[in-house]
Amino acid sequence: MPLQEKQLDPALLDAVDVFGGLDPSGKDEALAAAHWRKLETGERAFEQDQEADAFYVLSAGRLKVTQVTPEGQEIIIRYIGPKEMFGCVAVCGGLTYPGTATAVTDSWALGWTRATIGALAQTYPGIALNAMRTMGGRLQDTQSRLREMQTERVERRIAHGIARLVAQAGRRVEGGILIDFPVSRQDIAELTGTTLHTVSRTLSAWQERGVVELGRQKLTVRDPHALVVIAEDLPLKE
Amino acid sequence: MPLQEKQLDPALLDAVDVFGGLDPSGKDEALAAAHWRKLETGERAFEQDQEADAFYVLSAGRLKVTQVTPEGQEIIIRYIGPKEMFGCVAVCGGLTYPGTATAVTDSWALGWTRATIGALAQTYPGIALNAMRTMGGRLQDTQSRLREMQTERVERRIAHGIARLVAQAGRRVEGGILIDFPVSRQDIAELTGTTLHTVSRTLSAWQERGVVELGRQKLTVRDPHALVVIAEDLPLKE
DNA sequence: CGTGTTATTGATAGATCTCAAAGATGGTGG
DNA sequence: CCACCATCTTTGAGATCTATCAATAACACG
Repeated sequence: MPLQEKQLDPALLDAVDVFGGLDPSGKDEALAAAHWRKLETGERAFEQDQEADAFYVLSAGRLKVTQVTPEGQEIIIRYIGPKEMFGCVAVCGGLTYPGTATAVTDSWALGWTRATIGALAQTYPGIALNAMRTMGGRLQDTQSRLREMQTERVERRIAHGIARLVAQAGRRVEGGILIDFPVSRQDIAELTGTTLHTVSRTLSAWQERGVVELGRQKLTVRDPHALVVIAEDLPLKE
Repeated sequence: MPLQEKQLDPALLDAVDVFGGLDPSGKDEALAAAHWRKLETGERAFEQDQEADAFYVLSAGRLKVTQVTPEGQEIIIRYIGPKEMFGCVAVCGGLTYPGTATAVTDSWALGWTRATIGALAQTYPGIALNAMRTMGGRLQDTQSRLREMQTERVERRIAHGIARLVAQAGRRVEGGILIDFPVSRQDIAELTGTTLHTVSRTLSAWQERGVVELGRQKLTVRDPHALVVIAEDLPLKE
């Protein structure tokens, strides 16, 4: 059972931002206080409006954090990759989760109850500072997306969205960069504020031009430079 | 000179979230380390991409935090009111300010250099926790706006934007609630992701229906309930 | 009273959504 | 191994919202 092995691995928290700068004994203490959660593809770590009782760090796999509107429309707030924290609300005063976290591939996460992580943060103030740093980064990221939504046309937004996916989860393959988890056209639409129809049309046009290669829930960027040109709306060279 | 009087006021930081839970001596220490800045209407506390060297709490007045795109379009990230912190980047690892803070009415702010506030946060860990709480709230707020931008039509977004202004800076006046600082149609457009033309048309239609009363850089909500109905897209009663 | 800013309003064009239908794709069970 | 089914994707046509272009009007300030 991989659970046992993982629990014994002392280096598990090493590259995790939230625990950065923590001395080894602190890391051991944190690990000892954590519990493991396995999340099968499609399974949810927590749901929107549910009581925020735990804070997590993803160990392996990938999740998406989504919000649904009262009308039932869904949007993707962000994707979470290995070593990233999620469910931060449990740490910073919120009572309920503002979104739903769903595994998009089989995943493993380390979890701490609200009380546990609170106590840890009390003992090791660095944790709070690190968490704040991460939240600052996310706030800026969200503000950038807001700015894009307000000022850019759909095609540019899609380009920006995919560029972000590439940066976060791109894997070099022969002849391009593959997004390393299943993404549907619908997902991209929910990420960029459009419809799957428009995404499909746009991507097809790009494929025509050799910018990307498409598959079912699969996307390979063949020409990253062209993507940047679209995202930044640079003039084609005359 | 009001500066002197203000500096002596021991209750200045009392209702300020960032310093919540701090013992009186800590507050004195914080106050002693702060410097005052007066900001005339239109003056900027800091500018986008400038080195993030200070952290502020607004004492009186109101600011707007904006971002400009490479193309020169401006959007309003948020308005800051009394007792709110701004320039938080200086505290959480960022090197440059992601936006510009401009006074929309004559304002007074308390400032701390990056080093000073860092030292304070070291001594009083509660400060970091409070700052994190506030940032969590702002992150959620920004995510809500992102969701609105992605899922709602212009009229609803304007309604939501104005509802937010009312909540943040509404002042009861006879026959309605007045936004307590000058807002132009352009401002509302930059806040809701549309053009001043569309804002003007929409507000004029609302005025026709008695929902709002308009003036030059002035807006009074006559019928807050109707505004909610528009914002939530509730059906009109049949 | 001029002047610059802010706001209103009309006409038009274009991007994008909506509606609709058919075409792939991959997994599952017989 | 093949047929079937659910899901995902593509593509077309039309409707609609909203930006854009353009001009005028109202207002505040010196």
